[in-house]
Amino acid sequence: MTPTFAHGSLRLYLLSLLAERPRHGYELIQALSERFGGTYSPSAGTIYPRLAKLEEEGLVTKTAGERKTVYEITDAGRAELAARADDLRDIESEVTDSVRRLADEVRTGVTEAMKSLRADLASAARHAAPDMSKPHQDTRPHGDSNRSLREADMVLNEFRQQLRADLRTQAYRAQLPDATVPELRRQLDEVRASILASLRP
Amino acid sequence: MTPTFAHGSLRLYLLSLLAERPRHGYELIQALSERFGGTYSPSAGTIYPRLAKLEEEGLVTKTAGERKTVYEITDAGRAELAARADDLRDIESEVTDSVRRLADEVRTGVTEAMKSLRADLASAARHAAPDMSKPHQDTRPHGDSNRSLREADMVLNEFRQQLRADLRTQAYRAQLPDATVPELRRQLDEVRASILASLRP
DNA sequence: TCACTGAACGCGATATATCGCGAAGGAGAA
DNA sequence: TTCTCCTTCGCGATATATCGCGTTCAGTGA
Repeated sequence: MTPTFAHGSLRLYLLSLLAERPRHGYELIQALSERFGGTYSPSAGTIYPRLAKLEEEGLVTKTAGERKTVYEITDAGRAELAARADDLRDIESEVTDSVRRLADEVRTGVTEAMKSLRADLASAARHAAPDMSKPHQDTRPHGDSNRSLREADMVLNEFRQQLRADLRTQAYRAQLPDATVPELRRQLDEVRASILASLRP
Repeated sequence: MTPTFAHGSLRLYLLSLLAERPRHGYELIQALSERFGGTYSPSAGTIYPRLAKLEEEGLVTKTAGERKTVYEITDAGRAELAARADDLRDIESEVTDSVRRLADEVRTGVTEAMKSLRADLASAARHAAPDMSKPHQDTRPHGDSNRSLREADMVLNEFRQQLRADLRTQAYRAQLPDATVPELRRQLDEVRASILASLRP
């Protein structure tokens, strides 16, 4: 798997986050996840070794509390940050670029999904109910299960259409990684297992 | 969310796992996940407080190592296990039942998906290629992107068909929980974000 | 100059522990 | 008996830290 951060980039980015204000490890994980719009969440195994290294280098200080360990940037750390301001600028623009690209694709996908959803609804209306002004009274007492099923169908369709569009957009620009399809399969298997598990009586 | 284990069931089940052999916390998490066929993975926040409580009650002993903390059942623990053997039997049969039900649904889903997949393929063959014996030589050099896209489409369709079938099966037996559709939406959003993120250049 | 190599790096998996919320259960009052 | 309050419980979120795999990079020796 291609790492999100190139060699040494995370180190610098963490330093820049600590330059804003002192933070503890978990806070840094959340800050990073936030800046990536939730699409990248560095694991603890990424953050804590890097923080330990930065402390070893004297660029941050560690103040261990009862439950939280606060990391603070030192003057040496600020000097390092100033010396490599150009690198940091590159990293930051890469981050914002990737987030913007993602946002673009999401927006496109949503628009297309809206179109297909409207088309679906129109089609359903044509097939099912000649007159929508008077809601159809169902005689069988089966609660709202049908509504849930219809909603689930819509969600599934929406997702399928969106991801199809996403993948086609991506494939137009560059070759799809070999890992994408197996990964997609794996994740969908998980979702299915999870939903099924939540239905267990 | 309905808990997987009822009040006090996890406590007894942990004790029964420790009766087999001493284990450390993470090992118990993995053991539980394994017995549930991967559909339920108790979080650390579930296991460790329970183990601490069991130790407090004197039913297990804790031996802290450098990186692992081994828990061992005591005689009092074995006595408790013997005293509540009936409860344990109930819990165990519930677990195996739920796993079997899940396996049934998965099997059914897979069968149905295979059917629809074969139908899709047959349909595609009818529409696209009158002669499949000689593979079609594409003149444009676009690598295998089309293959990946087709595979992704299949995976998506398969998933959609399976889950539709699952939900209909469930809705036939009982009302779908209100949380199912929002939860499905949430999980699919996550999958999409994750796949998109993996495509980021 | 370039191939080799060991150190550094990113990161998921492993490992432990607490906090706080919402639900379930039990004890005691009304 | 039933209602109420307090405790316990399951569990996701919060919090920290190490290990090992695969990759990258910088130094060095041919």
